[in-house]
Amino acid sequence: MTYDGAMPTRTRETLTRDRIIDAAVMYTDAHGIDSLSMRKLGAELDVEAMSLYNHVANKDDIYDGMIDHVFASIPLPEQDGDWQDEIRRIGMAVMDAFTTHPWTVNLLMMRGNFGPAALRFTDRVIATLNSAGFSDENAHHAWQMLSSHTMGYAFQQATNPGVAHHHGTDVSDQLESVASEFPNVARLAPLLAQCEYGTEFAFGLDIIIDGLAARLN
Amino acid sequence: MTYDGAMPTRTRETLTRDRIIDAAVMYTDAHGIDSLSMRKLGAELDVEAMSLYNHVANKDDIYDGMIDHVFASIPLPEQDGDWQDEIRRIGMAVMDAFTTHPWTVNLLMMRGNFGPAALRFTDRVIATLNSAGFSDENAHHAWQMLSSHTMGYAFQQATNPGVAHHHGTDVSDQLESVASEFPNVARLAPLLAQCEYGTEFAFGLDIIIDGLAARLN
DNA sequence: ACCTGAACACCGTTCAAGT
DNA sequence: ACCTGAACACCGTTCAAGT
Repeated sequence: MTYDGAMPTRTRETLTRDRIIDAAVMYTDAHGIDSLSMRKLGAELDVEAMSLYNHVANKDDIYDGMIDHVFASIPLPEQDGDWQDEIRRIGMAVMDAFTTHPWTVNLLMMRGNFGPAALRFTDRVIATLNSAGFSDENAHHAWQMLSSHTMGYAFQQATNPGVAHHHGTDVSDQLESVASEFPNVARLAPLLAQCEYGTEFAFGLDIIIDGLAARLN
Repeated sequence: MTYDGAMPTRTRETLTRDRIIDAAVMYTDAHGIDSLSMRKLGAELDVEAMSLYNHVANKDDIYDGMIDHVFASIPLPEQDGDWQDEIRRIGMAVMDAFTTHPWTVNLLMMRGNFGPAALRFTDRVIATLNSAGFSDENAHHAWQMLSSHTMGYAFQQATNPGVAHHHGTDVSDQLESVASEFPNVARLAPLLAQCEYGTEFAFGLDIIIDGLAARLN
C-alpha cells in the first residue's frame, strides 16, 4: 500500500513553545481559564498532552508564556515629555489588553509578572515617572497606586456577573429578593450591571494622576 | 466486649456548614487556597470527604461561605457624619481582613461577593456615600474606584513574591541578572520587595477620597 | 438522618518504549 | 529528537449501601 506515501500528506507544523502558547491564548479566550488543560491543549494542536512537555517545562510555564504574550501586545507610546498623557495612554492600553484577555488578571495572581515583556513594560513606566521628576521612592508610590488601580478595575470587570457568569442563577433576581434588607445595593445594582469599565477606569485614572502630580511631583 | 460502650467515648461534634467553613478558613490560612481539597478538609474534621456533601452543596458553596466569613469579620464604624473618615476606616478594615486572609481576593475572582455579609457591607458603604451627598451615579463611580483600589492593593500584596512565593527561585536573583536591560526595574526592586502595603494603601486612599470629594460631592 | 466505600470522569506529570 | 501509551497520585462529585 503506497497510498499514504503517494498522497501529499498534510504534514502538521512542528511544535514549538510559541505555537503552544498561542494556542493556549486562543483556547482560553474562547473557553476560559478553568477549562484549559494539558490534554485539551494537546488536542487543539493535534498532539497528545505528553508531547507538550518536550517544548514547555510544565503548565505554569505555559501560564507564564500567556501572561507575557499579553504584555507583549500592549503598545507603548513615544516618550514625548508629557508624562500625564503618557501614563494615561499606557493605562488605557493595559485595560484594552486585559479586556481582550480577561483571564490575564487571574493568571497574574497565580504567577506574578516577571517575563521579559512584562519587565520591559514596567521599566518603561518607571522611566516615564522618573523623567517627570519623581524620586525613586515617589515613583514606587506612583507605580503601586497605578498598578493597583489597573489591576483593581480589570479584577472588577472580570468579576462582574454582567460579563462573567458565576452562579448560573441570575444575580439580578437574587438582588431583587433582598431589596428590602439592602436597599442601597438594590438601587445601584443596575448601574453596576451595565458598568462601562473603560470610562470608569479613565475617570479614576485622572483622579490618580492629578493626586500624584499634586503630591509627589 | 462492652469496652467501647463503657468508655466515655469522645463523641466528635456534629458536622454543620459553619463548622466546615470555619475549618476551611483555618486550613486555607495555614496551607493556601491551592492546597484546599474536599478530602483534606474532611480529614481536618475527622470525616470522609463525602460526608461534607450532607451539609454543603459543593466546593463552590464552601468558597462562598469562606468569602462571607471574611466580610462578616470586618468591623463597621458608627455613621457619625464624617464620610471621609468613615470611608478611610472602612477601607483600612477591609485591607486588614484581606491581609489576614490573603486567599480572599483569589476566591472573590472565582466567585464574586454576593453573600449576606458582603451585601450588608456594600449597603453600608453606599449609605455613607449617599448621606455624604453623592448622587446614585456618583456613588457608583466612587464605589467602583474605592473597590478597585482595595482589590488592587490586596491583589498586589497577595502577588508580591516577598510575601507569596511563586517560582521557588528567588526573584531578586532573577532581577539582578537583567539589571542592565531593565535598569529602572532593578533600581526599584528593593522598594517593591519590602513594600508596606498598609501604608501604601492608606496613601492612595487619601488621594482617592480627596479627588472624589473635589469632583463628585 | 447522617456517614461511608467504591466508582466515575477528570487532572498534571513521569517514564519507559517506540520511531 | 520528538511523540506516545500506560501509569501514578491526585481531584470533585455521585450513588448505592450501610447504621
